[in-house]
Amino acid sequence: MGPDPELSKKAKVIKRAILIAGPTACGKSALAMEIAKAEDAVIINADSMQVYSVLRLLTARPSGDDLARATHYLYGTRHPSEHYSTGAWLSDVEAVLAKRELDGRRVVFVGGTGLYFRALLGGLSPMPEVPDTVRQHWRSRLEDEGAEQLHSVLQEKDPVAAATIKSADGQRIVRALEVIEVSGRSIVDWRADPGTPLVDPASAERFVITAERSLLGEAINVRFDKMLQSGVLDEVRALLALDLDANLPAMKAIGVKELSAAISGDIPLKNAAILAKTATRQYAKRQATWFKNQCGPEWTRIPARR
RNA sequence: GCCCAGGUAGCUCAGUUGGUAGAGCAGCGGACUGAAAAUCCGCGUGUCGGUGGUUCGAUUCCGCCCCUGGGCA
Repeated sequence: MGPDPELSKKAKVIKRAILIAGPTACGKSALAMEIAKAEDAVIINADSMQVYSVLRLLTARPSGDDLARATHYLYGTRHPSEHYSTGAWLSDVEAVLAKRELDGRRVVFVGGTGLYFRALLGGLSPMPEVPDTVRQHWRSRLEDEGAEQLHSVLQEKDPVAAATIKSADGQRIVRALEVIEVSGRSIVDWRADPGTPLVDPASAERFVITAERSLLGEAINVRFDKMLQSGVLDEVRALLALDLDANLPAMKAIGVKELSAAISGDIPLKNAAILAKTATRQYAKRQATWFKNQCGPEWTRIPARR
């Protein structure tokens, strides 16, 4: 689950890391490849969905060619049946950074998950381990009783946290409930402790790729059509064959729901494609909002090429 | 050519017993500490097809015209 707090304290902090963030389909990976070649750097994935195996095409993971041309880490390394998380990713990063083969080489982090970059730079406070049983308990209660009801439960157990979370935000309510149950301490208090950065903020070079929305939308459409031509449907069939819980993160990858509906014949493929493209555009908007407002002036904005 | 049903937001539609209109979706903006491709919040002026008439007042009633479906010829 979460990273071992003891381990984190001993972790080495990487100097002169290069961070590349940006919305989906903006050309991040290509830029990372260029830099990796020029600097003989290694690339580490900072995208929450590209970590999963099976979904290579759907998550636009680097191709086999790209993987061969530069050293990549944390792409496709987790099975979709796993309940991955930001904390787990941070532990994985820590393990990668400890590898001897990285000595003396610069590290490039690329991805679209803003929270992962925040965590890298020390924005993820240490938190208690939450056993699966506890997690499942609250999640199923969320499904059965709804967010409003659980919010009033949280109101009783942890009024401070309840005040900071909207009563409809089931996911955050459940998280706060887990933490207070397991530790007897409010998640708000846990957050008061700063996290440990894995990347030295002072020497890190940070880049955000920006792109006009209309152009990004066009790139998204084109890319999705290419995915279809390359056989994403088979990929989604393979995922469905695993018969996983629909609540697993990998099952929430954009396109899984839409293409599944097409595969089962509920909607025409044409419509599924439109829905998936729309969902991707909405996702790109959320990413853009994060990068625009959560990334301060330490981040250099670079307009997308093409 | 005749008959019927429609023409209202980008789309699908609701509605106004006459006082110039509102939902869903899309779109736009925002939040974000172990599910983050997640989760959540906020934002609705549009010649109510056109034109004449009735009326203090028409998107609403009436006439004519245009357009789209369907039916009959």
